[in-house]
Amino acid sequence: MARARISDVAAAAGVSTSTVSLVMNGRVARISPATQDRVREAAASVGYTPNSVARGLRTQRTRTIGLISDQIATTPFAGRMLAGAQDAAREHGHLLILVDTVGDPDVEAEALRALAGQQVDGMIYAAMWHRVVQAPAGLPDGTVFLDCRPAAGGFPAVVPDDRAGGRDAVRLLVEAGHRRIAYVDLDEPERPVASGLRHEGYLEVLAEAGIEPDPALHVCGAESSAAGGRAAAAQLFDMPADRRPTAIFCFNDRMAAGVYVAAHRRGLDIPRDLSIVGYDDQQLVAGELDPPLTTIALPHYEMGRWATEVALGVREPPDDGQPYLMPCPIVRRDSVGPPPAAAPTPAGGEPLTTP
Amino acid sequence: MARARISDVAAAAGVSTSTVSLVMNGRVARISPATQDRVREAAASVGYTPNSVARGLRTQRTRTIGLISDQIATTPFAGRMLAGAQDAAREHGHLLILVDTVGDPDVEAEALRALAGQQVDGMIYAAMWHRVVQAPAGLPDGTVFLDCRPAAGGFPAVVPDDRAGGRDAVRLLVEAGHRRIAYVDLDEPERPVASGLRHEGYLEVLAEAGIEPDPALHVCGAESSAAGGRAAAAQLFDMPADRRPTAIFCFNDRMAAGVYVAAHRRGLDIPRDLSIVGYDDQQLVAGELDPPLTTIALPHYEMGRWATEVALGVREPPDDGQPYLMPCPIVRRDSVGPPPAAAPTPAGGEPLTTP
DNA sequence: CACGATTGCTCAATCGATTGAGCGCTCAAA
DNA sequence: TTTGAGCGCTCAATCGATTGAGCAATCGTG
Repeated sequence: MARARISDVAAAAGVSTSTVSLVMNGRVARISPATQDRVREAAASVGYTPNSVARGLRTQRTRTIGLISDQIATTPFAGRMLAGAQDAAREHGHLLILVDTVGDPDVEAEALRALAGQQVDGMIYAAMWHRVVQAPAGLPDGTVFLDCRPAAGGFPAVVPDDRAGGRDAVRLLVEAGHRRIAYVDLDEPERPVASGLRHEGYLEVLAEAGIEPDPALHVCGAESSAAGGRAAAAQLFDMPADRRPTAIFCFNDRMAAGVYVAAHRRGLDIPRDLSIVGYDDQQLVAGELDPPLTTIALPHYEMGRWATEVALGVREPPDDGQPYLMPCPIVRRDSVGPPPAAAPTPAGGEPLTTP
Repeated sequence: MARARISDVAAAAGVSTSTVSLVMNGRVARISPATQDRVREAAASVGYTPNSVARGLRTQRTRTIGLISDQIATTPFAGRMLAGAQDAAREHGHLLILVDTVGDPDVEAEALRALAGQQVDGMIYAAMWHRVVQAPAGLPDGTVFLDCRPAAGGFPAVVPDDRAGGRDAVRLLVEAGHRRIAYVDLDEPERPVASGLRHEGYLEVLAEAGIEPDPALHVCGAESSAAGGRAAAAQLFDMPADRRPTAIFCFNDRMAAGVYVAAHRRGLDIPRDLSIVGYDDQQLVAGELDPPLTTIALPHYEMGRWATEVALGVREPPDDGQPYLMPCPIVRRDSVGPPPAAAPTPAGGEPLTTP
């Protein structure tokens, strides 16, 4: 049984296709109520669904938006981003067309042409982690950059507010009373923009609190993994007791997991002896640690929504041309406490406890 | 600058649009080489990309396939599944339209109509974990079920071969010399089909090896998490030494992570004192454990490809109407070793070591 | 009652491609 | 020279909807 066309509905209702079209699209100002009812009944009885392809050809609007990204599969955050984009698209009656370029520029160019050929109403160019990208040639005007910013500007973009997130993370620790706060980072060549921004936030809060930043407390792991975090933490724990941090802010949850391991090996209890804050709120890591990790969440779902809404024109991007900075929520769990009551000052150091 | 149409190319090449169409589609049997060249040059010079919407209307084939699923975001496997589907679609010149129904039947019905309206060439109905689903009304014939099977049959489907995976996992342990092998499962009400199948595989291999299954070695955690696994493992470790397992097969990697924790708390070394095999190959869990977990991988990428290829008609589903069982690869890491040399037989038990 | 305005609906062009039928030409065979 | 076949290309219909223009009937007004 072939799908019903508008002409089938028209025949069933005894009117022209024009009338059916007008009724189906709610342009009923000049259609009598009786006719409207007949059309609607006819449509229902033949099971009519408008053919979007034909409509798209005529109206030049397809109610689809294209999302092109380099790696859909790699990160657990990708799904949340897609979910946000998809939800927003659906709420506005649009469909999401997804293309993964596997990071290959040829595939990317091909995808761009395919999406243009599909007459998508909007385009989103997504990365799966916050970075600066070179906008490919042929990107339509108004393409929204998601979790990345175009090197040359000129496009709306949304990225996590990593700097504010870094501030929040460190503020959590300062407010708990910590003064010696380390930052566990990634080694230079690998270091992503997110890390630089989080580190800036870290420095800002230290400055606010009147704490002199100690370069020795900025340590790096070779890779973004538990192993990387463990190695970096080991450096910290090897420091003389009076210089050792009482709290550690980690670039991400995976590295924080490594810090946990290192701490346990030294017999340090979290949060009694050491407070830790992570970043990303990576469920399988942060939630499964013991004690559960306090962290800063990456707002992927919200960013996905934002990008779609801007692509559809139902939301305005910042008018200064800068990327929109999506706030990163604080996720309080159990890895932050006050610093150890007796500060570790074994060899003639001045006690850190305030009067 | 508006997009070039076929008529622009025709004008530039001095031919009719028919000729351009024939050349662009490679139906050049009756077109002179000289004309072909002129057309191709003209197309390149005006930057012509065929309008898929118009073509779709005419040919009734849109080169898109719809993927409708209940939860895109929830599992880390979803991305791999989408990646597989998307890669296969791209290789065959198709685009993937993605819809997440959020598990809502109304949204699902609406999505089905929207995709039908888009004239998708194929449809995939995906779940994010292996289960039996009720096929919604209005699903087009030939819809492929991905990671789920329709309760009533009648559609091609692909699911992981959990039974074979269970066999492989347990065989790994039997071949290492273990005879007392536990299965850490989920509690009844939560237990998914995957677990039942993996347990069947477990029993089959025990039978093959002539090992009498001990019901006491089939223990359950309340939830699919490290906490659930830890609780279940604790039961096992509380058993008298001569009945205690020397190896544990876990329903999934997360529960295996809990078994690790329980083992460490009892001072058991993995794999010296206890061998463990997981399931899922969940990178963030299996790869980060110490030692890295030997496990059975879920073939989500491959299943995504399979579903797309069947939906596009480039691959045939099994002709017996049963779901295709996708093999689950064995991922050997470091959590399996021989059983402890001196079997734990403290109180008059018979030594298990063979002559 | 005549005339214009309003109401309720239809006509036909249009979006941009594809494709079966067909046209005019050349060439070979009869 | 006529006929037929083959070649190279074009004509025009078509896919299924939307939409500006327009037509016939009715209504209100002077």
